[in-house]
Amino acid sequence: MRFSTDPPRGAKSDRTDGGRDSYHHGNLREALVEAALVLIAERGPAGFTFAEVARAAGVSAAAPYRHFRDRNALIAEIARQGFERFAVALDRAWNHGRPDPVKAIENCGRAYLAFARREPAAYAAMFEPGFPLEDDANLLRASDSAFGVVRQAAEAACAAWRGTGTRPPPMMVALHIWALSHGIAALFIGRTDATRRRLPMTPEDLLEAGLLIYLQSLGLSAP
Amino acid sequence: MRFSTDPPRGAKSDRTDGGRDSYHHGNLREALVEAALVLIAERGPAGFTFAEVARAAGVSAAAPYRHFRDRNALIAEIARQGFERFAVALDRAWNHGRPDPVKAIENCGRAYLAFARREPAAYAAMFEPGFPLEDDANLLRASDSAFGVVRQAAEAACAAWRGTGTRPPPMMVALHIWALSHGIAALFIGRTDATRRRLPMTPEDLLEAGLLIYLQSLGLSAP
DNA sequence: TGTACATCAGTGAACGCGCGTTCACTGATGTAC
DNA sequence: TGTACATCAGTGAACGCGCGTTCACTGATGTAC
Repeated sequence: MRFSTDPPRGAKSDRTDGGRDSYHHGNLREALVEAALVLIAERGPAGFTFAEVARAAGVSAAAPYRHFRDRNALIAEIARQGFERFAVALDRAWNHGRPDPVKAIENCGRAYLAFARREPAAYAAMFEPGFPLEDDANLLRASDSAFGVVRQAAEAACAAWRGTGTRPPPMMVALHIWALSHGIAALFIGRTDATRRRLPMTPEDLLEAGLLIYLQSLGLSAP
Repeated sequence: MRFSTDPPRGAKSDRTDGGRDSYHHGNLREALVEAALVLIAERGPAGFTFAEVARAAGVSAAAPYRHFRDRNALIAEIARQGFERFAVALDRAWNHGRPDPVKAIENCGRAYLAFARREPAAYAAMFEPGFPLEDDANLLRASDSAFGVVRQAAEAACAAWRGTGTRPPPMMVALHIWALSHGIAALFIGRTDATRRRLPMTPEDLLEAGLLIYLQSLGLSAP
């Protein structure tokens, strides 16, 4: 097992993440990220303290300062990693637009919700961090690459457009897809169930139906 | 001026909210709500303490306990009031479906975003409270009445349906409208600008276009 | 292969601070008579 | 209209607690030679 994913300055000891028996942890940075993910999943992005994460990682309260300036930097890192995995998941679902753009967009939608389900903590850190995430260039890049998949999908779909009238602008289509997906995820999946109501269908089916109806209107899907 | 809006147990002194010069505040409950709204607007629903709200309202740290069990109860009250105003705003925009259902739904969409702009703090408390809001019956009722407007709008639109094939289920249409509106509001309005990107259009125009495209597909809007 | 050394990544003690919460209290208010 | 009184809605002192943050330190690691 290799440690220190970001700049790999060399391998340390060869121990598992848990049961530390050495003075050095070996992989504290990632251990803090994982401990924070657990805490976020339990109580939300605002539901824990920096000291608490250290405790959960089995380390003194001062140790995290070697890796993160403060609690916000930790959350930003969680969001960054989240966006990267998110981009990978979306891209895999997109699968180069196969079998066809509309079907591929549906798959993206499912992958979107699957991610929100599988990683509610990361999703929360990404979209409700509790402070502005803007100023982190790496994070912006990761977030851009996730959105890029959707934009790409919208472009491919618009390129296959066979309707009448004016061609739909791909950027707008991408934003609609993203917003509908996020809306459904935020309202009906995860901890923030402010409006958890009796749904007549699963969020997945709701999203698929919405995307189909929308794309059909653009002349992209069979009516 | 009358105080104590909820159960009006009788008029107290006749003083403005600010500059208190009496032992009793007279309207502390509402003053706490308003102070919290200011703090939420500045730092989000997680960005303040109970003691801080008391200080902002010019009152001792023990005073809020006369009105709210804890910080969460205060936020829940803010969310409740928010949903009530939200419902009123949506209903006004709906305007009994005039001039026609589709136009009225567009107006609802604009009112939705206008609320998120005008009351970002209340909106955040409603949709990102930071803890589960479920167990408050009054809050659920308020939230239901807001969603009820959208459901009503969707029903009216579906009743005016003139398409071919199967009639769209109103509940599903309502959920799509709500989700798209919330998605756009959450992503492109307010503090949580995790993905604030260069938009090619205003959130309002984005939502209107999305609703039109969607409703057109249902045979509800002119193509 | 061995050794000296620089560097790294932890420790744990210490600090001041503000929070949450309680408590007996007290000033103000409204009302019964 | 006055007065006594119950009730209400504040005060402010007190408490223990955990957090954030710093600091000199030290154990472990990797490497130059």
